[in-house]
Amino acid sequence: MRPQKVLDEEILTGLTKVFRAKGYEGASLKDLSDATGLKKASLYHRFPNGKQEMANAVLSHLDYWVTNNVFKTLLNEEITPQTRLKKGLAEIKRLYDDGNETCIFRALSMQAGVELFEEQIKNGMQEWIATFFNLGLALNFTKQEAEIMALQVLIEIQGSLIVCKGMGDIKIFETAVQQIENKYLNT
Amino acid sequence: MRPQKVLDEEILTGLTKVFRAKGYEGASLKDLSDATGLKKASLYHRFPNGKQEMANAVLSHLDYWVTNNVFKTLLNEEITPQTRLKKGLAEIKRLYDDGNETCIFRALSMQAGVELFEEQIKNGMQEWIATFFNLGLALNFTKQEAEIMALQVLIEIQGSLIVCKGMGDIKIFETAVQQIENKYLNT
DNA sequence: AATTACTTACCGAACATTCGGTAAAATTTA
DNA sequence: TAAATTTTACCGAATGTTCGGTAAGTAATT
Repeated sequence: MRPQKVLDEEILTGLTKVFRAKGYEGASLKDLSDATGLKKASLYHRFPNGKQEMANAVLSHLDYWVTNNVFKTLLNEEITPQTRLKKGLAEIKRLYDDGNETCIFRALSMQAGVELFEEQIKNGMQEWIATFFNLGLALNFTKQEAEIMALQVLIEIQGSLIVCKGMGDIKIFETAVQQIENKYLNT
Repeated sequence: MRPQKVLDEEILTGLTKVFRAKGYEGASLKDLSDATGLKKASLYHRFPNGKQEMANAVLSHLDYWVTNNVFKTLLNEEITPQTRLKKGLAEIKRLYDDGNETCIFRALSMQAGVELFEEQIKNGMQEWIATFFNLGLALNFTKQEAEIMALQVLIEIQGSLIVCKGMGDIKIFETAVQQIENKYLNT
């Protein structure tokens, strides 16, 4: 049998899983090869600039996913802000597999990774903040309130994911997401 | 001259700096050697079980520091809970160098590290929660309130440190600590 | 006090393994 | 056949770890 072309989507999925779990330095080409089903040299065919290009592809891939799922939902003006929030938070749960998956920002922001991806991480975080700021306004909070709340959302997601992993209890993430909903809906 | 003994404190300080910044896999023996002033072989003289023993020493060292500074302050019954809180938060700022240093839990809880240090990380986090739970009770919150607040403290510290690093703005950490104080003091 | 034995603290060099990366060949599509 | 894709085989460098050995201190013996 001739080796069939491995689909881009499968490759991205595999790379993403490894980088999220192990970070930049921790992710070896062997890991990436095993996760994608491609040999090292084949990965270099797809990503001539090596590991860094793979990590960049993962960042872009996730940014694309978040933009077209999380943000798109949260900013969809065809439905009420309340519904947007609930559906958007559901997408966030999907993104982090209910607390089982780490955030790529966290994984790639250790020294050795942080210099390489500084800009993407910063931009990515700003997108999160901008989106929730927008939603806050739509829910009739003041600019100042919405600003503080948006930053707080990012902090609580990141924090709960870490505590989640450290304590081995995904309920912590679930609760954090629920509290975000409550805060925005005043319940 | 007989080679002068490098002080344990210096070694721990160096090891801690590297593991906090780079994580377990990211910290190479070269890094650890440079940071401590001991050659690789000498590090193995002090830590016969190698890198893992070094990381464990760092965890113990930080746990000791936190116990004798952060927790001791927060639980010091000779002063009012309000004062305890303020002084304890000041110690926390010291621990994280006002947001410039990462948390060792975060650094060591990537895959490859997480299996090795699972227990210490979990126990460490539980100590944090127990301490702030105690403080919450001392400030007349109900058991349920104090429980939620304690977990929230851990989440906000961890989360703000990550967002801090990602956004390149230590003010985020400072604000988070201030909000913790406000929450406990109802201001 | 002098000799001997042992321990501590460190280091250079080598170990096997794994690292990220490359060239060339094999395989398959078109 | 020409182009694209994957593989085998390989490389130098870096990894964590171990070995052999040195210099200096301590303890025990005489």
